[in-house]
Amino acid sequence: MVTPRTMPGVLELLPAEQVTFRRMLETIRAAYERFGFVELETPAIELAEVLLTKTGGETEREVYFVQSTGAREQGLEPDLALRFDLTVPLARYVAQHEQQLAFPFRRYQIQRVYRGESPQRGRFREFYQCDIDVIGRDDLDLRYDAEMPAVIHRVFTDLEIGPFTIRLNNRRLMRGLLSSLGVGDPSHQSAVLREVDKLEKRGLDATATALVDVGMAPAAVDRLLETVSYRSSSLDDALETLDRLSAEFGDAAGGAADQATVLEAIAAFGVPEDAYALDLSIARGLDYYTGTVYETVLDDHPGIGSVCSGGRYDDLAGYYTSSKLPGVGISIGLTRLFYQLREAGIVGASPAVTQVLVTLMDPAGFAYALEVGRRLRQAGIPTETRPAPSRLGKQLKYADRLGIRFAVICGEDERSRDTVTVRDLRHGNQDEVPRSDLVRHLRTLIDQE
RNA sequence: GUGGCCGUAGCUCAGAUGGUUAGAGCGCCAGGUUGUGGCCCUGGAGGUCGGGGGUUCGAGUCCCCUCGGUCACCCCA
Repeated sequence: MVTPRTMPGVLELLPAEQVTFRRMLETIRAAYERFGFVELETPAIELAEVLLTKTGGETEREVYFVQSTGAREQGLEPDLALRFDLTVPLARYVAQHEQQLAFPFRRYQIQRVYRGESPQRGRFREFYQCDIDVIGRDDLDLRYDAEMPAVIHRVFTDLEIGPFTIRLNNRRLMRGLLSSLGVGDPSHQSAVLREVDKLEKRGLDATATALVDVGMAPAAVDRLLETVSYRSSSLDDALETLDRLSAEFGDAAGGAADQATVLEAIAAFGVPEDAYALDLSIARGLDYYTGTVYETVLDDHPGIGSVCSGGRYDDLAGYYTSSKLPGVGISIGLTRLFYQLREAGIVGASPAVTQVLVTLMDPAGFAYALEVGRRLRQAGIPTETRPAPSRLGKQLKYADRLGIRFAVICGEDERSRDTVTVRDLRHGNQDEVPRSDLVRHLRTLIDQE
C-alpha cells in the first residue's frame, strides 16, 4: 500500500472548513464586484517563453515547468510552466487583447498560483491569490491609488476578522528621500529599501548594521532610520509630515505631493482614518513598484504579518507591447490568510450547507420520505434523503457529524397521522407537525437564529 | 541555496541508566439503546518504533549512513 498523503505546501480542507474558505472567497468576490471590477480567468499553464520574460533569476527558481510525457520521452525541454502569480498573466492578457478592452481596465482574478519553494509555516506551493488591478492606457490618474484601500477596507470589514490597518508608503517618495541622503544610484536605492522593509522584523540596531553593510554612510543611516520609523496617527498628522519631508529632503517633494494626493483621496473614498496609516518603513521588496505601496495587517494579530499587499507600477506589459500600460493593484493571499486565521482560532468549521436529513427506518417509508425531501427542496431548503433504511441512532449521529441541523423523522407513527417529527439537533428538542406544515415550521426555526 | 531542531498508532505524546508480548489520551469502529445524536460505560481495530547497516546474548534506546519533516535566513501572498 501507498501512504495516502499530499506533498508539503498544499492546503487541503475537510468539508466543514471548506465551507468557511468558500464563504471568505465569496465575500472577497462580492466586494470586488461592488466596486465595479470584472472577473478574469487565465489558464494555470502558460507558455514558458511568455511567462518567464519578466522575471529575473530569482523567480525562475520557483517556477514549476510542465511537460507532456510524450515531450519528455523525446528529450525535449519543457516549454510550458505554471503561473506563479496573477500579475504576469494579466500583463500578457492585456497586451494580447488590448484592442478589445475598455480602459481603464478593471479586473479581478481569484485563482490558484504555484511556486516551487521550500515549504514553511504559512507558505504554500499552491495557493489562492485574489487580485484586483486597474490598468490605464498611456496614463492612470493617481487617485486610482486611493481606490485600492477603499476596496481593501470593504473586504476586511466584510470578512469580520477584527480591526486592521492598511499601511501605505510611496517608493517615489523614498527614492527622493534617499537621493537627498546621498544614495542616488537606483540599484543602491533598491538595496537600501530592501533593508528598510525589514525594520519592523529586525529592529533598529540590526537594520542600521545592514544598511552600513550595503554601503550607506553611518550618519545618513541614523537620519534615514529616524525618518523611516514614523507612522502616522491621523490624516492631518500624515499630511503635516509629508510637508515637513518636502522641506527637509528636497528630492522627496514630488513623491510627498503624490502621497498627499493619494491620502486625501482615500479620505474622500470614505475610508475611516483608523483603518489606514502612512508608514515610511513599508518599502516592498519588488522593484517593479514605482509609486504607492500597500501592506495590510490585522491589529490584533501582528504576528500574521501582511495579509494583503500591492502597489503602483509604471508599466505593466513592457515585455509584451510597446503600449504604455501603467497600473495599480493589490493581492490577498487567501490560502495563507485562511491558514493563519485558522491557526489563531479566528475561523474554523462552518455549519453544514445541508439543513435537513430526512431519515428512513423501514423500507415501507421510502416513498413518504422522498416526498418530504422533494417538498423541502422545492422550498429551497438543502436536504439529504436516505435511500436505504438504518437505525435512527446511526442516522442522527451521521447528521450530527456533518453539522446538519435538522433531522426529519417520518416513521410508521408519523405516516399514520400524516405528520413528521422535526428534531433540532443543535438544541436537542423536537416537534411533531403536519406534513403540510413542515416547511413553514422549519422556516420559523431557522429565522429564530 | 545556507544553517539549527525533530522522526514511536490517524493526531498529540510517554517509554531513566540498553532487558519479556511497545503504552496513554484524543479520534475511529461495535455494543449497551431493533424510534433518538452529543454525555457516560464496556469491548475492539490500528505500530516493519522513518529506512538501511553496525555494536551487543539482547536495540524504540548506543554508533554510522540515508530519507523525510520542521524552523530560521533569503524571497514572498
